[in-house]
Amino acid sequence: MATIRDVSKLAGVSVATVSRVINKKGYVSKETEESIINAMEMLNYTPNDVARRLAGKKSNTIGLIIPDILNPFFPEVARAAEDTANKLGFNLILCNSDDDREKENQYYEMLINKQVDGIIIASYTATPTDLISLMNKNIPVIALDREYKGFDIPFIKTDDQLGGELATNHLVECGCKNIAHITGPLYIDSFKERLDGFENILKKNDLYNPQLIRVDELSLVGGYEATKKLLEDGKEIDGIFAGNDILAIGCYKALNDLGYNLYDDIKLIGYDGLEANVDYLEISSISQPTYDLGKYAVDLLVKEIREEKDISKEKIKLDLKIKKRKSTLGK
Amino acid sequence: MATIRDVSKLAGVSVATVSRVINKKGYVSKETEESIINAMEMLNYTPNDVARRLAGKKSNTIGLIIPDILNPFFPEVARAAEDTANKLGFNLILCNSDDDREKENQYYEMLINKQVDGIIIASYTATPTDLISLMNKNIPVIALDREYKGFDIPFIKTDDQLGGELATNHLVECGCKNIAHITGPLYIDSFKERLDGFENILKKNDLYNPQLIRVDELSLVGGYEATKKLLEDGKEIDGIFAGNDILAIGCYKALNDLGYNLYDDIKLIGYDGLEANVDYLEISSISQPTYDLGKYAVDLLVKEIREEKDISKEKIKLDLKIKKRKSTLGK
DNA sequence: GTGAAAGCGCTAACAT
DNA sequence: ATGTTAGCGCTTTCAC
Repeated sequence: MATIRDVSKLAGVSVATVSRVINKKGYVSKETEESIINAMEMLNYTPNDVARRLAGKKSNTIGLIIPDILNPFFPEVARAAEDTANKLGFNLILCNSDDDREKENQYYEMLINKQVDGIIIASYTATPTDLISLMNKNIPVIALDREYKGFDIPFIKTDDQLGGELATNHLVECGCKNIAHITGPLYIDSFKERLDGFENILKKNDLYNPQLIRVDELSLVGGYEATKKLLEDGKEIDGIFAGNDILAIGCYKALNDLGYNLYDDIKLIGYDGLEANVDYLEISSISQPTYDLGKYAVDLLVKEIREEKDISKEKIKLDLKIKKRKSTLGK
Repeated sequence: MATIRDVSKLAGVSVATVSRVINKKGYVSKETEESIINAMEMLNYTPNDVARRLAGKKSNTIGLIIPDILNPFFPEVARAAEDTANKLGFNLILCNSDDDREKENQYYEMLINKQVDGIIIASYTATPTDLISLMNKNIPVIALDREYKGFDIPFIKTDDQLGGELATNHLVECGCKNIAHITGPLYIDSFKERLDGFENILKKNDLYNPQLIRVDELSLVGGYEATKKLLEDGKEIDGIFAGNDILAIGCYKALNDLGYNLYDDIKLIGYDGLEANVDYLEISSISQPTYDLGKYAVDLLVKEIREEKDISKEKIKLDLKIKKRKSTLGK
């Protein structure tokens, strides 16, 4: 691999001058610039990131921590983040923490050690202090899909409470009277907030019945079991709001197995809007701008890194859309 | 952040000695070692990877290139790879190439530039030469889920032709006489080989009918459309082998929509064994050891990096399992 | 056993 | 406008 020294020799200048053209910084005459660029091309030279970083420059790398790569929501976010990072000349290191705070902390260390310029964190388990101690080390941080209330941690997410309200309201408008909610662990803020929205609307409509709320494991099986239990208890139910699409699909399957007339006997709405997974089953859903979430997170972080903008006070909530399909509208 | 110099001062030794204990290399007395370790702990010292790498050591980082993070097969592989890498003290940089050779080449450059110690490549589009030129740069490479026939490129995959045979054979055994195959782009070797297996078995049983083979886009929609077209053509079909589970699910949906009696009129078997996505629909499938694929790829690569083993001739095919479910066994 | 010092490839004062 | 040089934090010869 060619070094900056090789280039400087070939171009007959000093390394400093070469460095100047690499970084487009400081004065250098048109001619020398050209001959340097020429030399770089001849040698097929690319500056060594490691050396660069050691010499105090940015590494043009950001880290993205996600809690669960098996949840299709996150690959979608990751893909968007990667696309965007690449477009901006950044590399992305993707870390899957398995929703394990220990592992997450290891990742912080390794990312710092790898000298990333900033970190995007989607975590259910991180505490505000975790992030703040990162920020104190002068490494820009942005929280994704989660808000740390009461702390000055920039975040980007959607309005989950509003989403819960939208979903529930739609079921009410479809004429449902006994509406159940199947959701994931409530330590995950998004689920808690969707639940809040659910309760708000039902109370407002005098339809609230806490018996019809079930928390289960965040998986197809969880959704399946929760639905089965609800219905086997003999509860009268004509609508279900599932806290996310994975749960909704489990739910769909349970309804099927129990002999319910899909799309009619019991209306169903999910949450996430992961097209591929829900569209083909025609399950209504609250659709999050998943791609945008990843995209804007990177955009913002890069702005902070490049010091084009102070994002420390940025608190962004993106819009939600409701996708009405057969599972609530009927066949 | 504490540096090696801080540690050496606190311990009252030279940086060289500290370096020796960091790398467990060269002689250093028990006592000084202890006092150094002590100092490191007091200062909460971790060696700086960037500096280390620049000074000529390994970076303890490997790159994983995958073609499509939205295909659930790859997140599963990625997760395994990451787990394993972490256990071995390595970091994983995950790159999603979107099945785009251009992007892939960019990733090679960036990974080299980031000084990764090795690369795992799952690509449909890479040419043997691409990988060989990487290997010539002295960076260990291992191909995942693809074999570069006629080249000495180590790989780890499953036996797709055998898988195709297993699947088809099962349908034959279930009494199917008119068996269709719905598959993805044949430039993807795995699909080509599964098709080969399919044809082998049918020819052997005198059931081969090339009319019943459909290639479509690798997506739910692709599977859906392919199935619809096959059946709307009025073809008599009593069994379908879908080249992967995503196609199988699209297929399932189409059968449903067209009013076929699932699990009975037409038997269906998929491929991949992505539990979550196929299990709940009770679709039979050829199950690949997805996790192991990622795990062993990293294991092997790390062995090569640590020079514990020469893997250049490693060509590994992992075992497949058939999962028989209601979609072929009947209700 | 331990230390001094050169060097990995690059950046950024400071000179010129 | 360009060159000289001192680091960045670490590893590694080569002395002692």
